[in-house]
Amino acid sequence: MPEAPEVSNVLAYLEENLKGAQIESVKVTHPKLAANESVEDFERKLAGEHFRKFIRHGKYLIFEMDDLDFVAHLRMEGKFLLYNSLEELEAADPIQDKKHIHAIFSLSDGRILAYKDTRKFGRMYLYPKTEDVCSLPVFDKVGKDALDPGLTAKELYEKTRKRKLPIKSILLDQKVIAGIGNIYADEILFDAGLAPQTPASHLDLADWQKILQAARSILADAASQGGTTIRSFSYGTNHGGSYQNQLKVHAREDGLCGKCQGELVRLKIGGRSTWYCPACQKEK
DNA sequence: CAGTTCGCCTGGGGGC
DNA sequence: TGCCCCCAGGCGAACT
Repeated sequence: MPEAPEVSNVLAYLEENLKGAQIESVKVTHPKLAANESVEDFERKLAGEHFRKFIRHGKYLIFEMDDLDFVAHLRMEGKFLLYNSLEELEAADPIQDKKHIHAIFSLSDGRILAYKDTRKFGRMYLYPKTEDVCSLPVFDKVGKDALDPGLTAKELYEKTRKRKLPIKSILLDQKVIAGIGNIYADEILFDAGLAPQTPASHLDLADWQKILQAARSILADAASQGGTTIRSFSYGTNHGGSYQNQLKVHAREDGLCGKCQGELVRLKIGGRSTWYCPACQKEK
């Protein structure tokens, strides 16, 4: 469930280790992974390409190659794993995990970049290289990134003033604001002091200013702490974040608000598990 | 157009 | 021990 902070960390790890590396060959074993073309074309197009630039947009990773924009979305459990050799990959992974590796990128220097995804939800897209990656078709339904300095509270307010869905659902709508998932949506609303079930249309400009400010500070904090590691999120080999220790409401085991120690409420909003503190968060 | 439901996937956990 | 069922969840497609 990598959200913007986790994607940032994955990208930083890959940039550190892959920048300038060349792909020699690709083998994809889960056809749906190549989302906008055949496996054959996907494998063929990437062969010989170098990793040049690493960009995040929302929860998407964008690798600018020589002639291609290579876009990946990890969805729930996608992971990029880097090995020094094929032998190391064979040795490192328990047999039961091997079946979850759906793509192997063999690099010209002998290293192996493996893509592992237990639930097979992740997707990868290839496009001819373009000036503005945000204009790629895959981003048609993705709005401005939460950390885009050009995003304003005013435009969020105007865009959502007639939306009746709970604000929690609106924060998960990537077309409205990109990069926020279930964990940070709860934390952002806690920080903004707003109850998650509040209809978006009940919010005023000041509420959106609080939300945007909260989003920026929480996402940046979380990213600087390596992201949140709950359940299986990790990247690289031994990496994991520590922001799970800072969570004020989301999935807290003690069931108590991280600020006032009051009882948290758990409910479903738009089918998603949601936690909030009725003492700290107001319904409007 | 806004909102709802379903399907995609699999491992893990609870009930029996 | 083993089987069944539910759950987690981002997102797109197909509805109302």
